[in-house]
Amino acid sequence: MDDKFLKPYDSKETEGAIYKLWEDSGFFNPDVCVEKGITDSEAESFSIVLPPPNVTGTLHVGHAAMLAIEDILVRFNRMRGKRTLWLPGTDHAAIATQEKVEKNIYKEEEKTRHDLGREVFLKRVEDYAQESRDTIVGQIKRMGSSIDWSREAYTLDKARNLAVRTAFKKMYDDDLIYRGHRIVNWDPKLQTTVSDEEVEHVEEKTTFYYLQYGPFVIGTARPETKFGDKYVVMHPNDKRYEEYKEGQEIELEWINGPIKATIIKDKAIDMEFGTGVMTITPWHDVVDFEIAERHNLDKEQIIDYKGKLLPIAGEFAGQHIKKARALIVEKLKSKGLVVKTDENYIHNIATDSRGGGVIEPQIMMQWFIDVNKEFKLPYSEINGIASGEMVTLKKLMIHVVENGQVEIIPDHFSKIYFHWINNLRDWCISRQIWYGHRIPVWYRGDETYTGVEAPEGDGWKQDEDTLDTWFSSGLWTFSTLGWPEKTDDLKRYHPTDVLETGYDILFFWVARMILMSTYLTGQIPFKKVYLHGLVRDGQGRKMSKSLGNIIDPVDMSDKFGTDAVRLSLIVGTAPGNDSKLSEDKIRGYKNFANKLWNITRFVLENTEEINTENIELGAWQQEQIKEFEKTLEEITGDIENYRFYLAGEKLYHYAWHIFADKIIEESKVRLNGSDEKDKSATAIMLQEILHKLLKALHPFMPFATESIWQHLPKSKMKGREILMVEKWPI
RNA sequence: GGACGGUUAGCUCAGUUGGUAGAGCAACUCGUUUACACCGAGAAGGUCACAGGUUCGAGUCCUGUACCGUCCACCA
Repeated sequence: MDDKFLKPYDSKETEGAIYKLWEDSGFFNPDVCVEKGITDSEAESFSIVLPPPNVTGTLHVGHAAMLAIEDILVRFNRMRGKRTLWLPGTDHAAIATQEKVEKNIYKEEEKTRHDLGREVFLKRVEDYAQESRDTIVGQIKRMGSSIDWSREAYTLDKARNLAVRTAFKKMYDDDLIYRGHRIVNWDPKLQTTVSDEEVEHVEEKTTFYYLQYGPFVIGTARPETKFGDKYVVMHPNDKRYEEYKEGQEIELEWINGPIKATIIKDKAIDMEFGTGVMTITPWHDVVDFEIAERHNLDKEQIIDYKGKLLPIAGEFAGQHIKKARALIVEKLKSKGLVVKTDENYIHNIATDSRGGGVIEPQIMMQWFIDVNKEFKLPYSEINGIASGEMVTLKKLMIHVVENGQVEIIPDHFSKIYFHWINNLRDWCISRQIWYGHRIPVWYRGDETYTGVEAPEGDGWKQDEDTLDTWFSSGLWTFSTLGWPEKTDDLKRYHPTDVLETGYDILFFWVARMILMSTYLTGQIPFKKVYLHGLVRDGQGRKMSKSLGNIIDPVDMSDKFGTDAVRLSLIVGTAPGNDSKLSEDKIRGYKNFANKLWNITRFVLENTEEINTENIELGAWQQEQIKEFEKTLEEITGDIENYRFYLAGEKLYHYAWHIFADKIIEESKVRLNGSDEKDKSATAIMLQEILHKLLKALHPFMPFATESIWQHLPKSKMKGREILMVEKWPI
């Protein structure tokens, strides 16, 4: 027996060397597995893409959970003989990364991106992204991920940029991308638009004002937007206002003097709310915008892109809306127009979840993806939709989930998904930031050119805007496999088998991937979506810097070993549910790694000297092996059905409380007995169960099992040199 | 306002098609000269949130209620 087993299992000493062993073997790459005869060249493939972590920082424990689940899937399928690809990468996270680098530069040099200029600034962001990428890759390796580094991608590298330009051009030609004046979410702080999904509604207590507006009383929480209000709207069935007719004009005294207001009747008005009458500000409110569109009303901009009032505000022009509100209220009061105030009004304010600015809706010229437009899908492998059939993007997104071609786990998220799509509006994809894929459109005078490559000739100027980061992420399952080229990888590994990601990006990412993939490739992007929950602290609180309760996965790996961290993130964690993590839990699994180590020690010490040639097993030994195989079958089924928490727990229970506590204890008696045949049979049984147990545990705790495997006496080993590519034991 | 979850042992959670309630951790008792104290043996601990219903039988299915959580939403 190797002397190593005389001391407790030391994860720190072994993990680095084990990862190097795997990496050097080349077996993370499925092509190498085929070349070296590990995987059958005709084998079915199994592929997943890594949800690319943002290059804004370092990995957190949520990433560690994701990596653990994906690595289990990958190792399991590899051991089952499938041609298994796990493809890594990182995400440029446009706004988030730019924002972070801008902050750093301002802190260090008090310069803005405009001081540096586009080119210099982008170089700085690239440097930052590269550094962050290196850190992240190191962390992914620390977690034991058996991922194919030879295929690593970046959402903003050359190959992905070609995919983005190709996708844009195609959508543009199909009229699915259009440019137009529409109301968008404008972040005055970051000076860019953001998508509807990025807007976060936060409740805030504020004052609600009831204002005299001619014969009416209107309510508002934002008096500073009311300057341009020249339409007064009520429900057509509201009996209280029967005497007022649509289109009727009334003269009234308003903030800056007398104005003429027009009566509008619209069913969007809630008769129960306030007085049942409101004025509208179409330029800065989505509902108002839609009312104005329906009745063909004028729209006027009141607030500029920095949040300051425009000349329409008269004496208040040039003031920031935050400061102006109180002054405007004062003036309204002095004119006797404030009827009543409610100081405890709870108002939903829209903020940008990326940077925290308060969103000011604005009507702007922007690029959009039309989700309702009918078009002809040229090629389809989608069940129930034929090549050449007329569809919409919305229809594609709903269809593939509805018919089960894409299965969401847990199932109830499908309902949330449908609900979201049914309320989906056109996706604003242009951003006024620099870090990202530049929109592949060029202008010259009145001419516009859209293409994969820049147009020939002089005087063309490319659109200044970049694309929403999720546009390129949406292409991730196939852009990483070589699309738009028709590569072998694409043919072999797409659609991917599983997408494993957090439920928090179901809309941002999962839905967008389904949209892009079905449209551009005619294939679903993945067969299953496995959604994991949030990892919270031991008390169920969200981990955050301000609470100081962040558990760093690398720290925990140093302290307890990566296997312990992985198991603690798997067991007790059902898909779609948030889970709790504490150091105590991790410690428990560190003990388990050591238990396994000592189980091995016992088996080696007590079977080495025993003859195991040509021995038939007795009834008891056969029974133990049969029982174990039954358990293994159950566990295999659990993994196949994405119940990793059950599989992990069952293996833990079997190893500790059946194999160690029962079988080994009973074996002690037999090994000390006088029946030589029974001794040999027991030794064989112990070895066999141990070997199978190591294989079955390998996806869950790869380091400890591989480390043990490497120290088993070579003379008695029948299998392969590296446990990672051994065959699954059942 | 709408939708989706959850409520099972002190804590964290399992409980797959309805058939006498399970695991880990913690707490309790006992045990240490050889696999492991990063250990073993043993015992204790639950009206399965509540109220109805279906059934021979309900933690599991149906209806309603309460509380907790999450997401979505254009109530000025």
